[in-house]
Amino acid sequence: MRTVEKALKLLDFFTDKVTEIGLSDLARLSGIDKATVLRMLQDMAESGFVEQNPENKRWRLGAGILRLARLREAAQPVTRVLTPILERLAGETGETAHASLLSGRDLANIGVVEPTRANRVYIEPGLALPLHATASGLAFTAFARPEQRDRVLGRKLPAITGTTPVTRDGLAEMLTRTERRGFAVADQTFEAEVYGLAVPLFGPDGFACGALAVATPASRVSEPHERGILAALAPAAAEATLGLGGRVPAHHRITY
Amino acid sequence: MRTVEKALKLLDFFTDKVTEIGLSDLARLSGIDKATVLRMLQDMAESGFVEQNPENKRWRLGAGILRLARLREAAQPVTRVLTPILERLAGETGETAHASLLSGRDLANIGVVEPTRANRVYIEPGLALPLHATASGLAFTAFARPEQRDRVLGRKLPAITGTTPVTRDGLAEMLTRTERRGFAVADQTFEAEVYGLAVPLFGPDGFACGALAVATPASRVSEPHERGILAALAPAAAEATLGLGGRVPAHHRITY
DNA sequence: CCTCGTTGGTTCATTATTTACACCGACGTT
DNA sequence: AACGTCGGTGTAAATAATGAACCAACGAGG
Repeated sequence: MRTVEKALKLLDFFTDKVTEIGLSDLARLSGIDKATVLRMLQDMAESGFVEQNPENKRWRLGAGILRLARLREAAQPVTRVLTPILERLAGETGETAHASLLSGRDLANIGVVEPTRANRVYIEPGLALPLHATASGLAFTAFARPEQRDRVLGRKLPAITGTTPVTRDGLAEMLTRTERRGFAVADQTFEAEVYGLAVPLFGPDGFACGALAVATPASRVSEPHERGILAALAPAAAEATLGLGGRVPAHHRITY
Repeated sequence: MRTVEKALKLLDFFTDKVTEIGLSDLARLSGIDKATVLRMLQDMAESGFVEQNPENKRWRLGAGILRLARLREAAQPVTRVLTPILERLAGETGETAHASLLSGRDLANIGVVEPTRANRVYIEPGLALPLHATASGLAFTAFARPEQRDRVLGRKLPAITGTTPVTRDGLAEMLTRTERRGFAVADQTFEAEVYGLAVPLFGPDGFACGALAVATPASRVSEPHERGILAALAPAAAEATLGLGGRVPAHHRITY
């Protein structure tokens, strides 16, 4: 395995719950030798990707990440563009709205806005969304560059819930349906009780670069509710694509 | 050299001006072989740290950084805490206010707010501030853990402008003065025409973890102006330290 | 007070990974 | 048509990563 890749994978063990990890724990979690993990952490600390809590010696994500994020945001202000759109979307639909962009082999959740109602879907900040098991992933993949789509179809498709597509054909079928109607549906394919609707965000080349999605408790799903969500989602995605400097391809139509 | 470190150093060639870099350029800039750079970039792309523009094959910072930044922000909401403080500070002083945290061997600029007046200091988003050559760096180092301070004193001190401290003794002298009066001054030590005033931000252990600073055009410096800036800076830093979950040590006093 | 099981961290010989050179086809200019 | 660039590939050589054993320090339990 490549060392750089392994080192960066260590960062994936930090979640919104687990914000600090000790050396031994991280070695156990990753299956890599303690000495190796330590050296990787020290290397990454040099660049500010991680830092060590001097009190308990445990490691956490570093401030250098914020620096790079600001740099990227200065080059391409996605958060600034997407946040107001997500807020309106959450307000109009009364459901949790989130946006994600391709990041490595998954979609990276880069913005969430929750509605005010009590019964709502919670989505971890910074969650990685698998391409085959989420509405966002399907919406993205169906409209991504052909190479990307083929790559996803060629992967192992782990079952996350009972309804996650696990065969190549099953996924292909879902993708063509998504392509036809212009949006994606995920009925508890990633998390039980959660129903997702998503539409692609397009890059300058007319291929998908991410997705805009609304997640609702499965118990609240109904045709009128779904229609209402799509009615809000469609213009929001068009605006977001435009704001990101992308271009919606001519053939893209959202039809329920 | 460690591979991981070299790979991550590649990211430092991206600035707010240079947002995309081609393979050959990056190899030249870093002095690393083209083939090696390519493999490192591909490894980092796997985790979403960089991504390749499919149109021109050039590389840029990836969306995975935003994901990690959100994760860190969820664990410790520094940006949310600091932004309103910076805004007030910029408003009160009429000068550019910025905050930075330790990231690897430098301070990482993680927030800037500019005043409305025309003649103001511009600070690049995501800039890395050298510890020995900026007001923020001095304020941080003077109140950092002793090991940290010694490490900085033991470094090579590159001259960035004519007034940058370059000898161990010169820097030590500046640090003791900073420690005595509670704030740091940098008269064009990093950039010509820019005068900086900075105070430390403290972590939970009572040692500095970053700095809060105001930068003003050198032409506008005067004693009353400086006193005014410090009068705004002191309470702002106290509030910021508190907001970040830190603790101001008892002995810290700001005395002009 | 001692043992036991942790922890974070260090060492060093072995080896597997990274490295750099030469090379490739494609594109743009001259 | 020749040249210079580009991004990317394959190879053999060598460097850098690896992991087992080992430390000292700490805390819990008896």
